[in-house]
Amino acid sequence: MVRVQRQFFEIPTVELAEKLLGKMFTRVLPDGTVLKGKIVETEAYLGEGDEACHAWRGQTPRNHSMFCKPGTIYVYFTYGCHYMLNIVSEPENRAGAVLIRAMEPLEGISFMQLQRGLNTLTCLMSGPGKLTGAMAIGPECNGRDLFGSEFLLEDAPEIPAELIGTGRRIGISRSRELPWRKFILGNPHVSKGKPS
DNA sequence: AGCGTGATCTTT
DNA sequence: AAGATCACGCTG
Repeated sequence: MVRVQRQFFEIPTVELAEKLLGKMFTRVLPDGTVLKGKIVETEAYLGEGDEACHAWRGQTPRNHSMFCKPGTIYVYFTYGCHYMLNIVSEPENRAGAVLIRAMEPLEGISFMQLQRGLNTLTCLMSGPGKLTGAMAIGPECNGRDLFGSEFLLEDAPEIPAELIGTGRRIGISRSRELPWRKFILGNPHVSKGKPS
């Protein structure tokens, strides 16, 4: 098992969105339960020039962790019912993050099914709100990073460019023309949302 | 295709 | 203080 180091995140955000595909994200619960999934879909959000990004107009209490060191976790609440998981990019004091939109479940599947109230596999983490539900990720995770004992990102071979799909981001109204959504072509766990 | 549900941010 | 806006998921 090779653990991804902080240096890995010190690349431009859109590039990071591609490089995160195929990597394995793990959360270890306080009771030792291991929840693990392969990242199959991401979106890049940049502070400057990207009106869809929470931080496009500067720092606020909510988006604070987006300005922290690369590899920090940014979690926020939306639509009155969902938490979103992001991994911070860009140097400290500059905003940027990659939204993790979908994963393929690898470990802790029965726990995830219990969390989600489902028996299937392909609907377990095929959306940004679904995967935080499956992994029991909430506001307490905001501001943590991937280098402690609670989270880790495990390295995996880079996905070849011809297997990566690109498109517009889902569910936003501003800066919608930017092709900053990245996903693994043909993977059944990619979300079914349509670009706006 | 519609709506729940609540924090956040902008405008008055 | 009020209102609009949301990086969504589920039902029908």
